[in-house]
This record gives sequence, structure tokens and C-alpha cells, in this order.
Amino acid sequence: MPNSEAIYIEKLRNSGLRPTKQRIRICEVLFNREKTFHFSINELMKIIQTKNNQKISLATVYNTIHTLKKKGHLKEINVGNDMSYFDTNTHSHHHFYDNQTKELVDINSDEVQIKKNPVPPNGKKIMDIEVTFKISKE
Amino acid sequence: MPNSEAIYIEKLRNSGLRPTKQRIRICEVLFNREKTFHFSINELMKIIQTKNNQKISLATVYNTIHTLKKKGHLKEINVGNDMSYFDTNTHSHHHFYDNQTKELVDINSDEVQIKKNPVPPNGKKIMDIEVTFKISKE
DNA sequence: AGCTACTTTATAATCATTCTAAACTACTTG
DNA sequence: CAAGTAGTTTAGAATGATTATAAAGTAGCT
Ligand SMILES: [Mn+2]
Ligand SMILES: [Mn+2]
Ligand SMILES: [Zn+2]
Ligand SMILES: [Zn+2]
Repeated sequence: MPNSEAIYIEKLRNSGLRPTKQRIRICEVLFNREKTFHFSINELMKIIQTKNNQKISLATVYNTIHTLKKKGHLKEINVGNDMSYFDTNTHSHHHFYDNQTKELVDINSDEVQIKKNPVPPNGKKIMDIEVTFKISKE
Repeated sequence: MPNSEAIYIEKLRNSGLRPTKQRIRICEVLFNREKTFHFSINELMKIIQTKNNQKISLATVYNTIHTLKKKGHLKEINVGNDMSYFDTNTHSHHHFYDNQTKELVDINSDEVQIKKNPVPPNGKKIMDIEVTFKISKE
């Protein structure tokens, strides 16, 4: 039993989620990584099917991802309007986005600074700032 | 015949599009405004159905919006992953976005300035920068 | 007026996502 | 540990935005 499994069981328990084998598997795919992981549900499904003998149903993957998001372990990224992207980096941060390859790359928060914030509409306050640097080849 | 109609006929002609009555109507709804207009296809359909006696089919609205986008008269906005938003402001600019009300508000480009740009990944260059200020009540 | 390419339209198809409801399982309690 | 219960998984159906199809209509040209 690899060390990581116990960690994810704890992580799930701490969020009030039962550590089922499906959830643990998904956590391993998501969080057992060096770098931030940006993914669509479809990409995640493929990875799971490859790395895994027992299949996890599509509905469970959706359920689990949404639950992890609700519990604050994932962020949803708005980039491209065709499908949802998720991000294992839950801190407020910014991205490079290549519209051709549909690749997202994290930018360290301190690499981007806004000189002055605009004044929000009346009765509203700024909760988060997301900067997307759209990049392309050459 | 209001003045605006002639303008849109020209606009369409200049883009190599035949000025059909459907396209002219859509242009009037989109561009005959003081402020920037942010909309989903669904919202646009409703406005057209209200302001109009003769109906325009859903397919034509999709076709026309995509064509106008291709010709550079509209921008597509990535915010929320459930449906596409479009923007009559085609300049590079930034937005307030209220996730509750799903309202987009333009921010004048010169009201936001990035101190230093991050270095893009190897072989890539920055084409555009989009800043979204997520706002909420109070 | 007639031709032809472009356009509109109703309708079907697609595809991501959500819903349903039945089978299954983790944890609690006795 | 045996049951009970709430939480979970799952296959499949449903939904909703978007795109494709293909037939009928129209704009611009001759
Ligand atoms: Mn989006
Ligand atoms: Mn969709
Ligand atoms: Zn990220
Ligand atoms: Zn705008």
C-alpha cells in the first residue's frame, strides 16, 4: 500500500467524504504530481482508464470532481466555452493559455501584478482576479 | 428606413456578406447601442423575438453570430463553461464578472495595467491579455 | 428573366453534462 | 460481528447548447 493512498484517505475524511476506492484512485491521479494539473473530464477519464484495471464510471468521475471542487480541492477554470477545465492549484493564480493546443500553464502569482484595480460597480466588491495571457506559436 | 439600416448594409458588404434582412436585423440589435453589449445566443434570441415581427431561426442566429465573429465584429468571451458569451466590444479589454448574476461589465483598458509581463513558455508569444475581476454583492 | 452561389430554415445529430433510480458499500450501533 | 442506514456508484436516460444536414429561398450578376 503506497504512502499516497493513506494521505488521500485522510484528505477525503477531512472533507467529510467517504474514502471509497474510486475517490482514492481519482485523488491519486489528480494530486500525486509534481506540478499543477489542468484537465478536462474527458482527459481525466482517459488517464483513469489507462492507469487503472477497474473502471470508474463517467458519472462517478463527474460526481467526484464536483465534490472535490465544492470542498475546495479543485478550481474550475474558464477558458474555452466548449467544456470545463479543472485545476489542482486552488490558489488565486494566473495562466498562459494556448488556444491552438488548448494548453494551460500556471503563472506564479507574484509574476503578475496589477498596477491599480478598477473601481467595481456600485454595491459590488472584487473577490478574485484572473489574468489569462493568450499565447501562440513563435 | 432608419439611418442605421444603411450603415449595417455597408458593414455587411464591407465584410463580404450579403445584407439579408435577417443579418441586418441582428446587426441592429447588436450594434445600435450606446454601450458595449454582452450576450448569450439565448438572450439574443429572446431580444430578437420581442423586437421583431418576423422570426429568425435559431440556426441563422448561430450562423450570423459566428460569421460576424469571424469577420471581427464580435468577440467571444470565456466566462462560465455552460454557454458562450459574445461581446460587441472587439478591442482588447477587461471585465468585471458577477458569477451570481452572470453579468459582464467592461473595464476601460487604461484602467488596468500589468506591472510586468511573465515570460511565456519557449517558442510562444503573448497575443492578448484578459483580466477578469470576479465581483459579488456587498 | 434566368442563373448561380450564398443564405435561411426546420430538423436531426452531436456532445458535454446532469439526472435517475437501482444496486452497492462504508460506517454506525447493538 | 450482524444489521441498519446514509452515502456512493453506476448504467442508462435526459437535458441543453451547439453544430450539421439538406431542402427551399434569395441576392447579385448577366
Ligand atoms: Mn468558458
Ligand atoms: Mn455544451
Ligand atoms: Zn492553474
Ligand atoms: Zn466586453
